[in-house]
Amino acid sequence: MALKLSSKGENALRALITLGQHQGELLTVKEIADLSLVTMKYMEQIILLLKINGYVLGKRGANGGYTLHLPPNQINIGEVIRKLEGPLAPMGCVSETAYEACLLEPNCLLKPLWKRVRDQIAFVLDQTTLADLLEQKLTNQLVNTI
Amino acid sequence: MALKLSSKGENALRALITLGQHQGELLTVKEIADLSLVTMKYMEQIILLLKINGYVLGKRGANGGYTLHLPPNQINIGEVIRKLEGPLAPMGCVSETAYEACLLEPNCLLKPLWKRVRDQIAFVLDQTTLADLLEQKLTNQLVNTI
DNA sequence: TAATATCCAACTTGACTCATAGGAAATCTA
DNA sequence: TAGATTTCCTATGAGTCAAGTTGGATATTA
Repeated sequence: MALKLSSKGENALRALITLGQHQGELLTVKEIADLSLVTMKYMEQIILLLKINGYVLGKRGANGGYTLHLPPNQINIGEVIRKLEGPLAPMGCVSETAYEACLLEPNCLLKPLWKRVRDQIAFVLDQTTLADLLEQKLTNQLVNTI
Repeated sequence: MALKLSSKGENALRALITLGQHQGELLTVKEIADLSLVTMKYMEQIILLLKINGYVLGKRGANGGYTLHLPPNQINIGEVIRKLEGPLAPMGCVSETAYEACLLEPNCLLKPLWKRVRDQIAFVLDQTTLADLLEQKLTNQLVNTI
């Protein structure tokens, strides 16, 4: 896949969705992992990243678990992916959050293309919150085509 | 980078651009490689892929080289990337050209999001031809935001 | 026939994803 | 207080893949 998203980002979003579907409850890593069909230990690592980045709260000990640290409408999907996987841009030269210079940039005929791709990806992901996913707001929404 | 494009795809497009800027001429791999700042041998592999996929023609021997096999307005960027790097979708479950089933698909709240991302990427790339890049049609075009 | 350049295949290297593993620290219940 | 539970933290390994290297065969030209 040319522009594949890794399983880390995908499973992080799955974990957030699961927690969002059980607000007010504490869910164990095992429960979250089972719903995403990944091992507990792997999901644990991912959830720890979510914790470090302020998206979830952990409670230790028996009857412990995880819960969302923010309301779903304040969890931005683009931001989550950037925090876990880095910039959304397909190339460093068009990244807004992690620009990288390129020797070919001055006369580059590709840059405008990558810029458009970046803008479209960022638009979709930055516009979406966890609440939108939980409410299935996107399902029947028309995709725009200029 | 979460959705990075590989250097293979990028350099393939650079090669096509260079050939498009010198239509009617035969350019050697060395000439093309130098303009993209990659080694000749690496660019050679990439150009061979372009040849296998019908985008360029090679002429062997002294004074040989490569030339475009199609007019630039018939070279679709989305198709080039798919041929060299695979489907444009960020996940197999939303690929139009290489769908992959997923056990979580039935109730998946992420799929509509990936679908939108795929559609936006595909729209930009499938709409663009090599001629558009050469004519710099994208440079000042407004990016749409629903 | 010598030089040039494509054509083709095999291999190496390094980075990164996807885990696996082990154990420390905190918390709850009996 | 003991034991079970669960988060927390770090290290390590396997596998994959992009990126680049290398060597040489084949065709063409002068």
